[in-house]
Amino acid sequence: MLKKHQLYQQLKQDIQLLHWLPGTVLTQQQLAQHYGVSRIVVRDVQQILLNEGWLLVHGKAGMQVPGFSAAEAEELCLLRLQLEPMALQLAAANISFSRLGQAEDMLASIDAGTTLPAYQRGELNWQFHRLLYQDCGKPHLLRLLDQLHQQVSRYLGYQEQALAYAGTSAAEHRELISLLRGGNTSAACELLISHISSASQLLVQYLQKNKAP
Amino acid sequence: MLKKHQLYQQLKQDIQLLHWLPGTVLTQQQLAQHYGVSRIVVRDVQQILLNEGWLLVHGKAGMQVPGFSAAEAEELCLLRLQLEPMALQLAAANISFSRLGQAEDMLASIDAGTTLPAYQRGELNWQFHRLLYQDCGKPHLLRLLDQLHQQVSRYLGYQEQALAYAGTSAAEHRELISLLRGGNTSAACELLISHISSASQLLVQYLQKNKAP
DNA sequence: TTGACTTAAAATGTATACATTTTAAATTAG
DNA sequence: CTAATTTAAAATGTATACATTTTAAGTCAA
Repeated sequence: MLKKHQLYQQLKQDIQLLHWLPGTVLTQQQLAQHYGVSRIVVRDVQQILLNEGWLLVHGKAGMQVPGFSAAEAEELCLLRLQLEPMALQLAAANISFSRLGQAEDMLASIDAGTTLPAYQRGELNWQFHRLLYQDCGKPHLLRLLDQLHQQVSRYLGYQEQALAYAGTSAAEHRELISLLRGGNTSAACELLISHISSASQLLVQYLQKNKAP
Repeated sequence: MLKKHQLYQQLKQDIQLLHWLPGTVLTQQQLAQHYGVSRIVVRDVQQILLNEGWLLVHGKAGMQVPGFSAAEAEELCLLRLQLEPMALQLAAANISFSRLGQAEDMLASIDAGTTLPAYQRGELNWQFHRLLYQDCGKPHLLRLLDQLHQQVSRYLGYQEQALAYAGTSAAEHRELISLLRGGNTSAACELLISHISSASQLLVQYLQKNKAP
């Protein structure tokens, strides 16, 4: 029988896999029955997924699977673009060589993981970025960025996760490390900005072409 | 008997009033008994207050009333400073005269409410700012700003809410309106930046002097 | 005394049962 | 036929009871 955290992961994944289509209204009872858990557990998980943007309130009963819009994706990217460079700039002052080493290990994992499913590579890609921000000393900012990443990842679904690093060559990643190691913070930030910008444009353009989902 | 939303407000207020001191660990049973509700209700409210920053997880059992630090306040203000001007700039392009009128009405309410308790004036003050951002067309950004405001308001407690607009004369507020009405967006944004900056500095300095709470 | 182990108490997680609210279909008056 | 009202079904809110986990006090050996 599923427990709370398992249901959380399962339901989130099912939404990402479009097993529950956008617009669908999910009731507590429906979910409790479908996943074989008590409504209490469903309530807890619904509340969490609501805060993370995987569900929307739907009137006074039930929660709705959110749809996709280019406008929303653009907004999320705009926020990333506003906040991530700030995080990098703050972190750059405190970053250690061991942290840079961790980040390089992460890059190696990405390179080694060519056989991994797209969504896992996307997750590793975020972990790489996350390490660069880690030392910014601003826990609220980091939490915010994690949330933003999560909401963007909903847009990337399972297949299109590749978009997350389509514009980002491994060379760019290593250039970032190199600039940080050399203490060239401003150049690193500018590179980051251009990276996020191009990834954002790819995503938004993709959504504008495929208006359906 | 209290219901969910009532408990939410009551508990939040009690934290703000320091009825529950920072560092206190609140268990579900304790709260259920104290407020005369079932643990289920307490769980729901705890989850919400956790997301809003009014409670912190404490190990594996109980939740802790968070303390105060100048560093955290500074971080929250930094985020506001990064995001609010952006919201204003985006909103300025869409803002209508009727919206500006609403904002002016809000200013009148503030002026008229000299007898109101400080925390209510602080809330009105935020509502004024909120109206200026309303038309930015970025729901996630607005939600984020609401959350930030809430977390800052925790710092202001009940008495010190005055700090929220100590640096902001009514004249400054009206200058903002005037600039927006004239379409002078960049000047409005700069004024906003200097306003948030000075309010932030007041708060942080206050916290650094009174290190105790 | 210290430190690991045992064990009882207390806290949370989960399920079930009941109460209230909401939804929507069915009925009826106009 | 429309629209308002009634009413039954279904969904959520809330309470209580049980199961599991966590905490911490207590015991005992080194």
